[in-house]
Amino acid sequence: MATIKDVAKLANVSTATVSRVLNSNGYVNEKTKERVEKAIRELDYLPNDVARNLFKGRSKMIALFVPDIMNPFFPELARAVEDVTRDHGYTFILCNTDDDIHKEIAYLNALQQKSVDGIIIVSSTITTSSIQKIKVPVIALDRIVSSDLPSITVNNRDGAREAVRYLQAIGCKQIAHISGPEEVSNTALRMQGYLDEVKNEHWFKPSYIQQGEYNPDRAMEETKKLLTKHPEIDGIFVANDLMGVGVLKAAKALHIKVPDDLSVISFDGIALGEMITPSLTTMAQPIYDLGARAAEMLIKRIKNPNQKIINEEIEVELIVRESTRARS
Amino acid sequence: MATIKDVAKLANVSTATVSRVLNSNGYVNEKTKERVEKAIRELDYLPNDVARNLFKGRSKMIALFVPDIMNPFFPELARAVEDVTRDHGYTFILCNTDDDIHKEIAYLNALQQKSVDGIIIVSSTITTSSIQKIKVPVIALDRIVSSDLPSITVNNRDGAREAVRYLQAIGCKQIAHISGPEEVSNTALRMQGYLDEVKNEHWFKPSYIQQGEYNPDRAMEETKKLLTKHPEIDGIFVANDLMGVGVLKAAKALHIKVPDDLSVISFDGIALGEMITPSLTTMAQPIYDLGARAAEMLIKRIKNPNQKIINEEIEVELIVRESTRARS
DNA sequence: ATGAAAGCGCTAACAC
DNA sequence: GTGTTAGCGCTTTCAT
Repeated sequence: MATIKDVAKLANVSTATVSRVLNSNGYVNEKTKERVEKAIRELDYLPNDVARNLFKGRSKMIALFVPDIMNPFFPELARAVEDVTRDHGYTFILCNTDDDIHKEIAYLNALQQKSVDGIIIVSSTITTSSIQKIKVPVIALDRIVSSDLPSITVNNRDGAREAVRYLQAIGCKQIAHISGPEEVSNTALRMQGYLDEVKNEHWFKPSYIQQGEYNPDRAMEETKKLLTKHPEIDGIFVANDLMGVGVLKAAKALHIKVPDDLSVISFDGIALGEMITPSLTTMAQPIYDLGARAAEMLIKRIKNPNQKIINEEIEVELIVRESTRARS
Repeated sequence: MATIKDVAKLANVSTATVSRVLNSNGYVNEKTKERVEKAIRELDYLPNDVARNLFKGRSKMIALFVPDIMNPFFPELARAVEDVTRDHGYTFILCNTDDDIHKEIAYLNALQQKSVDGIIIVSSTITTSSIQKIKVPVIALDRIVSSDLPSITVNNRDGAREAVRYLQAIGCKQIAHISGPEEVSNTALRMQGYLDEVKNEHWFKPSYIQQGEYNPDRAMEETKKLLTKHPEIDGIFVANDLMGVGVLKAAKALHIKVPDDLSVISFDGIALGEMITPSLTTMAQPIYDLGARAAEMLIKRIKNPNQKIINEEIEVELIVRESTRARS
């Protein structure tokens, strides 16, 4: 690996001059500039970023924390963040946290030691104090960590209300909810939205809510329990698409026809939802946009850390597919 | 951020001594060691990795190139690589290349400038020469780039043969193939395996092979063409699961019942395959293991670059699900 | 057992 | 316009 010294020697200039043409700042004669560029080409010289970063105290790297990249919601988010940050010259570090606070803290330390310039976090477990210890900009994505952390989310509660109203509009009379883990802010909000719409209905019973986890299997189990106990249910609002897959499976196992006997709507809008049969009606988040916005916001904060904290909410959109149908 | 100097001052020793206790090498008195450790704790000191790396010429970072993390095959691979490398103290960089040689080269340069310690590559476009320019260890994963690059793959050809033989065993008489892009080595091998089994059958016609791309939509189109032209087809071997989704959709659109009228088997074993209806019979790759093995191999090469080049092949496994059934 | 000092490769004052 | 030099934070000879 050639160094700046080699280039300087070959071009018969000082390293300062080479540095000047490298960063195109300061005056440098056109002739000598050409000599330096020639030397750079001949030596296949690339500046050593580690040395640069040591001097500058930054690294041109950003990191994304997700619970688990294998959850199909996250790859699109990750892709968006990578695209945007790469376009701005950043290198993209991916961290799977499993929503484990110890892993998160370990990552935070490791990244700080590497002078990472900023972090985007999808987390339900991390605490504000551990974030404040490191002094790089952090953005919360998809889930709210604390109101004094800038964030990008969707209007989960309103979206949930809209989903439930949609089921009502197509004629569902008894609407249940398969909820997500309660410690996750966004699914908690989705349950709130569900309750907003149904808690005063004469038919509503607390047992119309079954709590699941972010996987189809658990959702299937809970749905089986629900539908066995409450065969009158004709509509289900599910906390997310992945769980929606389990709800569909449960209905199939119980020989309940979707959408004929039961309408199912979920939340997220992941690609999986249109691949399965029946395809899932859903309140779709603009997933890529969420990631892209978070990345843009982060980069802005890296350039100017004294921006005011904003909690940006993006709209969800109803996508009607095969799992819902108007009842007669 | 406290530096090693601050620690040294507080502990009344030189920076050399602090460094010694940090790296636990060289002699250092038990008493002074305790003083230093106390100072470290009091200052919340964490060594600056950038400075360390500048000195050592390495970075404790590894990178993974994938075409697109949104393709559901890759998140599991990425997860495995991240898990294994993190356990060894490495930071994980993810690069989406879109199988674009220019992006790949840009990444290669950027990573080299950051002194990345090693790279795992899933690529159909990259050339050996561009890899050899950078002198860090590189492992090819999932697809063979060149025989002088260490690699981890599955036995695609044998797996494909086994898939076709399985269709024959359950009584399929005319078996077609929806193939992947021809420039991708592994799907080319799968087509070879298909041909190995059927090219001498009296019923075989070259038009039983339709070439698709790595997405359900294109596979659906191709399958519609195929089944319209050749209604006698009663078995299809599909190059991968994602395309298998499209094949199932095509069959549904044409009112062809799977598995009653048509058996479908694909390749990969991604989670999606068991979520859809009918669930996909497939030749499953041990995806996580592939990634983990590649990561282990890479780390070994980082520690000792003079290992002999091996091309490791891992076995695939038939998983029978709902999309295939014995014909009567 | 510990310290002084050089140097990893680069950038930015500061001179001239 | 260009060169000299200090220094980013760390590790490692080389002395003592």
